[in-house]
Amino acid sequence: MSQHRHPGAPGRAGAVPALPDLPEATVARLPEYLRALHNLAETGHETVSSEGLANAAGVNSAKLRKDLSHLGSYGTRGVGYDVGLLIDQIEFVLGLTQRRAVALVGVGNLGHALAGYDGFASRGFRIAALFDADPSRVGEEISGLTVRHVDELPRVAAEESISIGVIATPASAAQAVADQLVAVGVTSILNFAPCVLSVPEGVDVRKVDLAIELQILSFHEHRKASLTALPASGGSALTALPGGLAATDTQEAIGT
Amino acid sequence: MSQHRHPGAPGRAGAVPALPDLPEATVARLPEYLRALHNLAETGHETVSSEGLANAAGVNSAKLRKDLSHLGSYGTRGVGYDVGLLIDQIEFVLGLTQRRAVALVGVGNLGHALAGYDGFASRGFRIAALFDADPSRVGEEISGLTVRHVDELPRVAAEESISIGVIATPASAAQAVADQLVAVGVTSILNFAPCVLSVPEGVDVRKVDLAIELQILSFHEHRKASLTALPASGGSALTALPGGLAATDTQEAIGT
DNA sequence: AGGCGCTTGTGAAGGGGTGCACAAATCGCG
DNA sequence: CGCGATTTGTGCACCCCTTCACAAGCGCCT
Ligand SMILES: NC(=O)c1ccc[n+]([C@@H]2O[C@H](COP(=O)([O-])OP(=O)(O)OC[C@H]3O[C@@H](n4cnc5c(N)ncnc54)[C@H](O)[C@@H]3O)[C@@H](O)[C@H]2O)c1
Ligand SMILES: NC(=O)c1ccc[n+]([C@@H]2O[C@H](COP(=O)([O-])OP(=O)(O)OC[C@H]3O[C@@H](n4cnc5c(N)ncnc54)[C@H](O)[C@@H]3O)[C@@H](O)[C@H]2O)c1
Repeated sequence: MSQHRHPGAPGRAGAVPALPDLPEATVARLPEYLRALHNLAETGHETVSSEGLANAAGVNSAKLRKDLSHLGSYGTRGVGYDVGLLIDQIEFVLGLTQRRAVALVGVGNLGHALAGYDGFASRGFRIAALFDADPSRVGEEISGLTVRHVDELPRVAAEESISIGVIATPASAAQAVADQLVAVGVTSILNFAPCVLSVPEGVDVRKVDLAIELQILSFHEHRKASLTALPASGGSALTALPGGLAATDTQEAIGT
Repeated sequence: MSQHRHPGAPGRAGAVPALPDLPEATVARLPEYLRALHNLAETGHETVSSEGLANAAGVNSAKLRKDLSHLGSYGTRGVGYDVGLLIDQIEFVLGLTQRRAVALVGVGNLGHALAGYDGFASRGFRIAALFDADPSRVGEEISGLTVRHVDELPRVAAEESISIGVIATPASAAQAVADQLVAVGVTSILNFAPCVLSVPEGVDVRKVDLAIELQILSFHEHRKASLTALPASGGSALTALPGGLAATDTQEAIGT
């Protein structure tokens, strides 16, 4: 309302950046808002209503307002949110005002795709180094970066200030790689290997497991199929689908 | 939870599967349990306690027991769970007793990695077809599959019974591809493009956005840094770091 | 056979997230 | 200058999920 705290001057003057530890669910949605906001900015929008932004981000508008209110947001009643200001706010809260350096370990099948992904740079990150353990891969150049041996990680980590480590090695090597990353001071890890990593407290790990996503979809697919197959027996609580309108879509019958 | 269904193996004809609609959080963890169980089975374990399995899956043991109880699980008090039986149960609930056919649309940078990923096959899926819109890509052979033009989707979908569609195209094309998938009867979509998809009710969409994961990590990184920077005592619990390199993060001071 | 230790399954309490509904605030306009 | 239209920010009720704690059940050992 009255006190405008600009992201450009987070540091000084007694006033703490006031990082209120946001609800985790909110944090997970902020990047989505940010992406939608960038789209809006590119298409010339100066302000946006919570309804409009919520729509663009695929969420409920009340949820969006509550999320933004958590970070002491600055909307104008009767008008909406200033797109540019909101972008700055969210980028500041997410710690994106500095371009974070990412180290990618494991330049195989998936690692190659990641290394060449331009979505990194455009969303606030910079791939600072590529590592692999396979000597035949060391020295290869990908998107202007040279693959180094993983043993060089300590030295490189000292040069570049690695903020986040990405693991794209086989699961059998993931824990060892995570240990190495932690050893050089990395406190945030994104893990693509399908395994559980054990890390000391203070280190954040997020996991991306493609097969898990597919299996979750498989469950719903299975459930949908069994619903259409059921002749409305017992009538327990399974008919709890929204609206009661029973899926006007085409359903593939799964052979049984 | 008085209705004890028979451990009736998935294959059993007759008994109606009567899928209990599990809590969504439980569904999301079942694949993790399944992976851990497969690991245990491979290492010769016949039974496992909730504590052991929870440990292997990286969750709380009470949570795991409640999850398993939801699917009318069959453990033996004083002993634990039969690994093989539990695998069958979970695979059945997840709808993995049939190998689901996956269609991958967009065989670019990321699509190539996905097409060559053997984690699909080993976790219950089969890539049935690859599609792209780029004529120069059509015809290319990847891992034994030939890339077809996306216009052939209807025909191929009729032949193979596509269960899940994976979108790995640029964001600008994702909505159109989703529409095409829905049009041919696909009701489950995994989307790698950074955008919100709009689909009719009854269609499930899951999204994997790498940048979002990194930005969430960035937030926590930012928060950790601001905590260590604060003179307010409190004694941070971050001292678990080995290298003593206590996140000497440069405080950003970038003006817009 | 009986007791004992171990493990499951679950009731209950507590916390967090979601969405509704509305008061407060702001702008444009007559 | 005030009024109505519009939109934000939030109190509140509800629901889901997590976690603790413990009784019930099971096998083994004596
Ligand atoms: N390819 C995909 O589409 C995909 C999708 C989801 C998950 N994954 C997972 O991502 C990981 C990588 O998959 P991939 O297909 O790229 O496998 P890959 O075998 O092609 O690549 C793995 C790379 O890691 C390197 N490596 C092995 N041990 C290492 C170590 N100790 N230190 C550094 N590098 C090491 C190997 O030399 C290799 O280059 C796997 O865990 C896989 O399950 C892959
Ligand atoms: N490369 C990565 O590591 C990575 C990581 C995360 C997310 N993503 C996202 O995944 C998507 C693909 O990334 P990429 O790096 O593979 O891009 P890419 O440009 O290399 O590949 C995109 C492919 O999609 C094809 N395509 C375009 N329009 C199509 C249409 N209408 N129908 C069918 N095919 C079409 C193109 O011909 C191309 O082959 C992008 O949305 C990207 O943001 C990529």
